[in-house]
Amino acid sequence: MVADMGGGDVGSGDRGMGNSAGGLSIGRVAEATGMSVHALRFFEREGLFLRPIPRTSGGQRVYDQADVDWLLLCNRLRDSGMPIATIRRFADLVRSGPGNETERLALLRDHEQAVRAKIAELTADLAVIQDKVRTYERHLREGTAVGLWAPTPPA
Amino acid sequence: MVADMGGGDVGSGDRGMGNSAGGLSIGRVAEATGMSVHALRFFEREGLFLRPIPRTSGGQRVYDQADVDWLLLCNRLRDSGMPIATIRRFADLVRSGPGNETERLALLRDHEQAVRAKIAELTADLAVIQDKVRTYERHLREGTAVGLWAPTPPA
DNA sequence: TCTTGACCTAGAGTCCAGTCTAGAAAATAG
DNA sequence: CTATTTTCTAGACTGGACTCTAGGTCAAGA
Repeated sequence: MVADMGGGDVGSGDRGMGNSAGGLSIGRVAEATGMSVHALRFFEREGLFLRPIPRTSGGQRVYDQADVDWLLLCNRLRDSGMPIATIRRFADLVRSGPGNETERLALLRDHEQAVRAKIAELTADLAVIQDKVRTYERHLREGTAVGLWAPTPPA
Repeated sequence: MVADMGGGDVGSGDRGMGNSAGGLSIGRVAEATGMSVHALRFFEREGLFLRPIPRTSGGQRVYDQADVDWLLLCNRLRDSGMPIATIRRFADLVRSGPGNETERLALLRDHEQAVRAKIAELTADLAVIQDKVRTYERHLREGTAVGLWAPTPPA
């Protein structure tokens, strides 16, 4: 967990990024989110951030904690099967400010249903797999071959 | 555009596939499994069947119910996240006959654990998403903006 | 200062799991 | 028999989500 940013011993101006104002380099954000720096730049190209990520005078990206929080939410959405295109639509809605909360809610509710459905499907798949596992266990215990796939299964 | 077919019409035994011996055309198997005929040919190229699929004298594939059953299991494995390469390893084990049941069991157990882990992850993701949904619902009910992503989130 | 190591861009490449195409032959319905 | 539908092959193509490359620039420690 690399997330503390508490008592700030401020240097001076904002040169560099190991500072107190919440400025995080791309590498630190990668660590904090588990994403690769490549993936972070890809995310930006795809318009998935809620704001244009600011740069240092030298052109390097400076993130803050809100960016990290957003990325952590994005990871939840992505890991649970939301396509990048949909995350982008959500980001677009958030970016365009208040007034479209109903749309954002609808999008999230749709995804919630999709996740519930996926869990249900996996649970059904799991039952089938467990059944196979139990069949093999019984076979190995008892030396029978009933219910196993044979090279040339009995008609 | 029917070209003449010369004299190559050698008499052969099994015409057609709507017969009694359980012979199924690729189209019927596609229907029965929910896969496309393209996917079925792809599956075969990838060596995922338990046997070489036999052909009619005219070169068309003839499946049987055991093939369909195997495909239905494959679909469970695939849908639950098993990569094609792993399904192929499993098929290879089954094809090479008795004696490797321990390996097959290990493969299935590993996948069982993977599916359990995925369900756990999705359940955690779902909690986060539900939380967001509830936040938006409250916002829309009460007209507050607490906890919502703003275009420029408060530092 | 010098030297690493982190970072920059644009764009090409990778992997997975199919999907689609073209042109031809086979099966089936009328 | 004819027309329509299905199937055949090899191989090119797709889409999603990154990942990596090349050729630099920037930042920080000894």
